[in-house]
Amino acid sequence: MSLMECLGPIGRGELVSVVVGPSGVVLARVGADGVDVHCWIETEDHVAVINEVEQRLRPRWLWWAPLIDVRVTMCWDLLAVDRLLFGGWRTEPALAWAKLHNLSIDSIPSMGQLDLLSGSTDEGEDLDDPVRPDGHLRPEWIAGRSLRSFDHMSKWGSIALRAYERQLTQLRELPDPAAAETVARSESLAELMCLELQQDGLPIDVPRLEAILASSVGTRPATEADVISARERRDQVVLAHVPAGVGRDLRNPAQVRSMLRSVGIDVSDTRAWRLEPFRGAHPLVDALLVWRKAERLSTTYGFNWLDQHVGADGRLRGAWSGSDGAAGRMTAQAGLHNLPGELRDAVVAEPGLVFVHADLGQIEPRVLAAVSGDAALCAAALEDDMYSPVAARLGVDRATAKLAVLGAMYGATSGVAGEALRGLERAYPVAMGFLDAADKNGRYGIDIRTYGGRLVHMRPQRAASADADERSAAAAQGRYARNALIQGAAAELFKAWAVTVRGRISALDARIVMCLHDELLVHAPRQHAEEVSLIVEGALSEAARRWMPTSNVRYVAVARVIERWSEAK
DNA sequence: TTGACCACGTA
DNA sequence: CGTACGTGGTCAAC
Repeated sequence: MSLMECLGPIGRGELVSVVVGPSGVVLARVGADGVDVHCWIETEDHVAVINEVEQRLRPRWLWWAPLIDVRVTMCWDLLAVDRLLFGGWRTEPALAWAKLHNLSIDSIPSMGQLDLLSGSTDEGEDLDDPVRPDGHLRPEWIAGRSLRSFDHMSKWGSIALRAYERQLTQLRELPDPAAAETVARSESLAELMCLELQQDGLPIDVPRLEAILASSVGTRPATEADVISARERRDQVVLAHVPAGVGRDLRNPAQVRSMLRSVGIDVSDTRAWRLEPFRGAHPLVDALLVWRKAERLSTTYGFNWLDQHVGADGRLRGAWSGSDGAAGRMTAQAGLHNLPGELRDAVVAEPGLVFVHADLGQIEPRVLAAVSGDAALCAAALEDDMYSPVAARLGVDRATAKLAVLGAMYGATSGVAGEALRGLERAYPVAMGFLDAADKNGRYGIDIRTYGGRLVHMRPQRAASADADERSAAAAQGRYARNALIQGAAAELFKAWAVTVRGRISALDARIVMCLHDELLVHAPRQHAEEVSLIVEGALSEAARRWMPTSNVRYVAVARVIERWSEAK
């Protein structure tokens, strides 16, 4: 029987659980009669099998974590959805399964434990069942050691189907089930996109990068001795301004502080923004600040970093995570997300290709309008620049209006915002009430969920206290909660946008090579630049409609065709 | 070796 | 008294 015959008639988007074992692939789905259908394919090239099924049936692929090298348009990532449902970042199949079945986390078995207890447990136990009598998944199944036969692979495929059903049930119990399911799907695809970002890397003009580094930290050192002498030379420029008798270690903040004190500058810490006003006071300050910049470049983004993370093919690669941290933003390692602006000049499209760049304009206030459902703020969000109508409404200038809105979202208590903040309360009571409710939850240590259902854990707080430290800790948790709902919802919308773009540009041989919170960089063949631009802009309203069908908030992204990242903005 | 803190880059 | 993240430095505690 052929694979397609075995799978039978399935609708586009129907769930197909995929298990890859040493001798082939098993695909499993729930049949019309509710009984699982399993298809066994003996192959050494599971990627080819999956791609063929993708071509012909376009299912929603179900897996615990994305498979490498497959190009699919829909998936359900059990671990990504686990992070959505239960919050946090660290997870694994055993944990996800336990949480879905209300099993105690502490009773999760480990491989070691298995050996220890083997004498007493194999009696009456069916090791061919991936689920233990106590309900937990067997560790050796999770590790893949039990996938040697098609029969076992089928059982494992069915386990994923059961986990999916549980997750769906729990998502549908959330306040906004439709939003949660939509977000679960885009978060799943985002995990796959992360794998692709990691594999593809960011195109770098290596000679240009080396030139930028050299202009700041000197030419590439040939030996370890060169490294040391160059370092000492850089240090000496600063130390020339330091009187004898005080500490001379520029990398030790305490000693730097005493150096500054020795020339009559007393500061509580030595951060750049604090030293900035003293630039004119003594030449040491300027020398130190220049040194800091070069030191940062040479330590974090120096030649070592280049050699370690930029491949022979001129691609900068780092690990990506689809929903790290509190609110579910994407993160990336190898400095991809905090590349200094000056180095972005070396991020250059390859010959025959260009970058299509776009970012989400004023995404946070727009998302606030959407998730709070404040009609007046939603109306303001119809404008290209939503701070203008807000300013008019409050009777203040645009800059003040912007500060007030941002201050409300981030929980700022000081600064210009005072009077304007009270204006906001009157003009946009629903949005402000939404933020205030989040703030209260944070203060009391009550866990919250983003619009799309992501659980954000709060640190438990003690009851109202007069202690200054505890009160400020509670206030910090309030700000954290406020921000998490906005940042988290914005991250959901961003990912929905990104994966929509991903799906629609692949036919044009274009790839997303950078995601930066509200910013998208697509590497595209030059002849498709215009079409990709239209897709990038069009995908935003499409994604926003899917994310929140009832909202009339306008989201803004203008795509620009550029050669290097530094041309953005 | 590990974790705290500082410092600083990005959004 | 705005939030988040990753990175690399020093230091103190192990």
